[in-house]
Amino acid sequence: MKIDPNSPGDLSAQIAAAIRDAIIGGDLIVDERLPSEAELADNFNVSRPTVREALKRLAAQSLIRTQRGAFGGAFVNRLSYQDAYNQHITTSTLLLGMNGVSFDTACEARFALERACATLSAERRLPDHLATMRAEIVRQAQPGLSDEAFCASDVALHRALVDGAGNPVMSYQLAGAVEAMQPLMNMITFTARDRAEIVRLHTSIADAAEARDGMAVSDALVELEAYTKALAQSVFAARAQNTATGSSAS
Amino acid sequence: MKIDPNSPGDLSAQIAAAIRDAIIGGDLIVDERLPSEAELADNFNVSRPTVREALKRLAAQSLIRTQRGAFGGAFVNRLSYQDAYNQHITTSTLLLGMNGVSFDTACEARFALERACATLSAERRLPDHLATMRAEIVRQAQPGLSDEAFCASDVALHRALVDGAGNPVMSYQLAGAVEAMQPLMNMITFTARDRAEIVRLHTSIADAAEARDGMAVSDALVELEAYTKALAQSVFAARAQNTATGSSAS
DNA sequence: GCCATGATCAATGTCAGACAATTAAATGTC
DNA sequence: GACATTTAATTGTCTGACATTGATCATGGC
Repeated sequence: MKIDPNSPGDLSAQIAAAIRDAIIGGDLIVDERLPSEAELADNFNVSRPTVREALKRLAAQSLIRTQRGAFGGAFVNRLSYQDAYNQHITTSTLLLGMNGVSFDTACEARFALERACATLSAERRLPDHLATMRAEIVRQAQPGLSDEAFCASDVALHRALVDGAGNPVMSYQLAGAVEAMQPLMNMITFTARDRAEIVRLHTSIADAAEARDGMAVSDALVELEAYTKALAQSVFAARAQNTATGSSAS
Repeated sequence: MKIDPNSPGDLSAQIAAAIRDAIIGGDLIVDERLPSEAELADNFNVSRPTVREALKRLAAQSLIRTQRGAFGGAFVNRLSYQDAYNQHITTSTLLLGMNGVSFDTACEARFALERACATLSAERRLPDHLATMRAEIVRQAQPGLSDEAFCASDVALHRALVDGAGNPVMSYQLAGAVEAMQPLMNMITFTARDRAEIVRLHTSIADAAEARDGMAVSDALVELEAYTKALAQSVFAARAQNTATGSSAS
């Protein structure tokens, strides 16, 4: 792990890769302390700032944490679910936002994956999950709610559904699909009629979850997917119309 | 975006967060050039090494790329699917490897999500995807194959199935579930009999995909999930037995 | 004897200035 | 006009220093 030739990329990138491989490969175990920056600099034959840049790269991926003071240093980090969530959501949001992914593609993936949780969630959901869904539905029915708040509540409801499956790995994976949709959903302005329909479908989902009827949850999700896609299409069509009109007028 | 109080964490972390928010919030668009390190240092009233640490954090998340030379600098990166894949896989692998996630939990999540692709993949898979599956099945039937190679081939087959859905967002999301299982699968030593059974189930999947029968793909995945879980359980039980015997003998 | 207080020290966090390496553009030359 | 050279801007790296933090340990008072 101490090797470090001078051929390809930046030194700090090479060092970061070497340490990352050691962590992933199990050579460095959780909570183990890395050598001090000075020692690493010596081992790799580079300066301390270079080592520091490498460590910051790893810290950015939550692979290590650093602690100041005597007997401080860099420690291999136990990746918490929360850290993993956040990274996954950040990456997914960027991927959807910057790569010209069509709304339909993202939507299809999101609902397909969410339906994968439907059966399990209907089976295992706790009273808490159901209560959260009901509460969010009530919130969504409030008249004065902003579009952003409506979308945030939408995400919270679906998260409760996913968490209901009682499988944290699945919750983690779904976070990227469900939460990363929020910016795309925010682009849609919801009329009162749209909201009523969405609330109706959400209620179907909650009812089905309460009845522990996985198929009904799945069916409601299919309906919601279709409605969401149709809604987005009409909004985008209207927007394109406006843009065209605006440009022709100028 | 230029604000930077001295209250909470490290300066480099704050600066990285500020720039990251600017990117995610759309204030910095793809391929836009950030100010030079010297300018950033000046704007944030910090030294250049501190700015560099912040930039390296962002580079580690593929949010920016840097280019040397005149008119080089840091540019907002368009997150490629490949970069997103890799990050997702790294994070997922660590999450599964370091958090005491039970094999059953990971397995359940993985197959539940994969079944979400089954219908779409059966519908849309191209000849290429089918050919890849068939080729991997042939490889898996070779007698001399190492366990690692067998698992890698297993992953390749499932990736082909997932990619067959023709939805890159879904492929990205599934990458974390499917590929991150590989280290866990590697912990299982496959007997010749196990391999034959797995190959049989893989063949069922490929046959169903060829017939464009989504339900059959899904059913085969259910069977494969059950078999994988049983296999893991027996392997872990045998290992526990050995450990107990070994410790009592010492 | 025990606890509180301060000293110590090792480590990270930050700074300043310098030089090397690289690369695109501007300039010069044929 | 095409090609070689210079130039300037920028990142990559190094050196050395100081500030800050926080656990440990010695000191002193009770």
